[in-house]
Amino acid sequence: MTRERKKSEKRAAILQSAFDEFKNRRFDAVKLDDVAARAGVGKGTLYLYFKNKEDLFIQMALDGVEQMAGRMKEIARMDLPFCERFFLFGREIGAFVEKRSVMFRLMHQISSESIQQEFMGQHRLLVEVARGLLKAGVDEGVLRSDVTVADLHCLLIGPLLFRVRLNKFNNDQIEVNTLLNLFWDAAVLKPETRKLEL
Amino acid sequence: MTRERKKSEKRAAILQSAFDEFKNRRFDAVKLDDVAARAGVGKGTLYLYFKNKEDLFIQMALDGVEQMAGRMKEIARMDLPFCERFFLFGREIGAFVEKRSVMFRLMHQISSESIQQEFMGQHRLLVEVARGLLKAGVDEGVLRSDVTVADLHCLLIGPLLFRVRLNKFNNDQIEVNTLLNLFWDAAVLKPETRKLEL
Amino acid sequence: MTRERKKSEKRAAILQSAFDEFKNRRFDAVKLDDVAARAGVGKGTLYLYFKNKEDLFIQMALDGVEQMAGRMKEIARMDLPFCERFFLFGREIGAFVEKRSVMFRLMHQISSESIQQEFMGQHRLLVEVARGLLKAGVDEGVLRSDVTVADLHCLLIGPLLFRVRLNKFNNDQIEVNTLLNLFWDAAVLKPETRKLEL
Amino acid sequence: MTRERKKSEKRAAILQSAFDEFKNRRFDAVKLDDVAARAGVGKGTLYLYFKNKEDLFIQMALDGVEQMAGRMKEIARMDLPFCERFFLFGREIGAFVEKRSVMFRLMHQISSESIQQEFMGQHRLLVEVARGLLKAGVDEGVLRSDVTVADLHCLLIGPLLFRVRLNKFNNDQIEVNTLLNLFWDAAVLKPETRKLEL
DNA sequence: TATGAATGAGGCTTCATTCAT
DNA sequence: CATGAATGAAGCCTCATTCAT
Repeated sequence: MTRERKKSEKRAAILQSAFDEFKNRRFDAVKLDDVAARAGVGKGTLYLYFKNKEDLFIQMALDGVEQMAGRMKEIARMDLPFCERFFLFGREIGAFVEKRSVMFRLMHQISSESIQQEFMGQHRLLVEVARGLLKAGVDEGVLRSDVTVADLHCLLIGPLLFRVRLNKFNNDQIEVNTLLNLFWDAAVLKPETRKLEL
Repeated sequence: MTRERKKSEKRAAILQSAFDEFKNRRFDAVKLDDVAARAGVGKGTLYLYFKNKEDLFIQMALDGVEQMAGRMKEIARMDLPFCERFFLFGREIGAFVEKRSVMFRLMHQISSESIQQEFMGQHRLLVEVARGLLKAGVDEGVLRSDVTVADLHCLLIGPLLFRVRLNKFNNDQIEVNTLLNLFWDAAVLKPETRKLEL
Repeated sequence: MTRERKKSEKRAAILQSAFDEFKNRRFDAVKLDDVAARAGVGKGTLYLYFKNKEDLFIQMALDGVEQMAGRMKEIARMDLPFCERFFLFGREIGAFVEKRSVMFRLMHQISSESIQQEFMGQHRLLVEVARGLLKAGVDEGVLRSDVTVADLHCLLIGPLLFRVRLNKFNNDQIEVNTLLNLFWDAAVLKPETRKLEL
Repeated sequence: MTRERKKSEKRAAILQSAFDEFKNRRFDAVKLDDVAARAGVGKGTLYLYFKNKEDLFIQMALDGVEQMAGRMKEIARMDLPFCERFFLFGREIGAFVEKRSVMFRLMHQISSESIQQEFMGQHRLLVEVARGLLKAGVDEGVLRSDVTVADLHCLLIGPLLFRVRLNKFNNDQIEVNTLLNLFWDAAVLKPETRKLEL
């Protein structure tokens, strides 16, 4: 137990430190020496948990995606009016994207073909879940159906992603809720449904 | 003149080949050997036109941004109803973003602080121009004013950027025009103004 | 006693597995991980029996040399006509060399000076014994004395060693007995003494 | 010309320095840093001429083998009595083996399967040439035919190889000529043919 | 101006060795 | 005694950069 526990904790520590190092740096600007030092382990230890630098990078980038997808699925299945499910969902994903925007940047930066595939699989998972919710909105007659679900999805997630960048680099202070409301205005059939001041 | 001309052409060739190499690769995965070979010049020649790898990278990423900004400013200044200026503008920027999405990814990948600044300057330029147009829309009473211009901007550009990724990695076929229309629905005060079937 | 026994067996198991690993590999291509795994012990256990990798290597290479030397001395001392002693001896050494050709290859691959010495000591032991026999042959007037014992020794052992390589890499099928007979023809004074069909 | 010349010379310099480094050391005990330093070139330069450490090692080990084989073939074809061709040949090969005994040790130390093959090809070349000469001796009725050519070959080369080791590690002073004469006594049909005091 | 052979700093990775359990 | 997780020294190799031609 202690054994398993420690092992799992060490892995998490490495992932965290990798996250901190990769967050604002290029892949090649991150030194595994630093990752190890920050995690408080020896350099060689990294290789007990990860095949190599790229593997560590990927594991880090995908860390938490599945839990996230799970939580999002739960929300989508909740017994609530669509409007509420949507805003719950939106805030959840907005927060996730803020914390793990790395993942979205990194899709473009993978060399190995096979890993590329794994990566895209995870990404598609998230896309699927989000589109599932939107599809429900359409089916329930809340969201418009003159555009595709893909269009709506793009309109929803795009701003949430871009927001992170603007807030970071442009010192803007764009709120998730504002974006969700704007999306709602564009996507919903009967505007009066809208509400949700926060 | 021929001298100037040749020089300029060679620079352009290098930038193009750099673009092709960087497009789908990590910074460190691109070898200057390959860039030079693809451009049909010797490796040393790169250093006659660019200070170093990062410089080449930046020049490439920013290549065309100023022209783009210029063109966009012109559109914004045109003597046309806001609606038309908007859609012209939107399609222009949609195309630009499609071709040069690199630039947007790369903001995060610069080591040198000073270059970071230069980069952000250019980015801000584009942001400014776009927000200028949107501000005009608000001032002219076409766009809603209950959210900030920054919010509207994020809602406009975010999907255009995300679209590129989805079309590429998810094999979606999201249209710029659809996104513009959706934006319009969310942002405009009197929906009946909207039109533009294309 | 059981204690002693077990210990000795484990040591033997390690030596055997080391032998199998080193047999066809470079020193640096052998991983102690593999040696331990093959021997069915933990990696740390190796260090209970051997000082370090090089020590294990040496012990393995020299393993059995002394017994061999002993057996050879016995043969040399037997109360038999020289001819018979020689062929017994030759076949014995031919078999030994076939099994432990490693040892002979390895002389060249030792870093530590002190270990080098130990190694050479063992080698010299074998040389001595062989030359002892040949000296007896000369003294008894069976072998020629117009060349040195060292020359004869070289003529005897060289082919036995080279044979192993040819059989292995060249797929030859050279017999120890043939080589012994050839040596005999070259080395003996009165050819009619020679016989030994097998 | 100067270009080609320089390149070829540099390669030779590297091979020589590699030879000196590998001569008395284990593969893993040789540092490419040292090879480069000894050759008076930069570390990276090694990689302009050789794929990697093992490649350098092989090229070095095989360096000169083909010339040697060529020279030996010439001797074998000379218009001389077999006896003279034999001793010429023997002395040539004795000297070669003395200088390049590395090659023979190294057969056992190659990891890559493909390189192993190349290596064995070269070795077989030498074996072939030597056996060609011995075959001629048999055909001309000078050498005995009651043993195979492979046996004779093993009897000839084995001692020449072993001699190098004994002289080096045992401080013996075994002469090539003595060994050749001994071989001759064993292999020739009419002993009176033998002569060659030197 | 253009080249590409040469360089060497620097980082990933391996694996012998240690030591807490 | 036995283990194997952890370590970090050490070296191969890459590739941006330089510079003689």
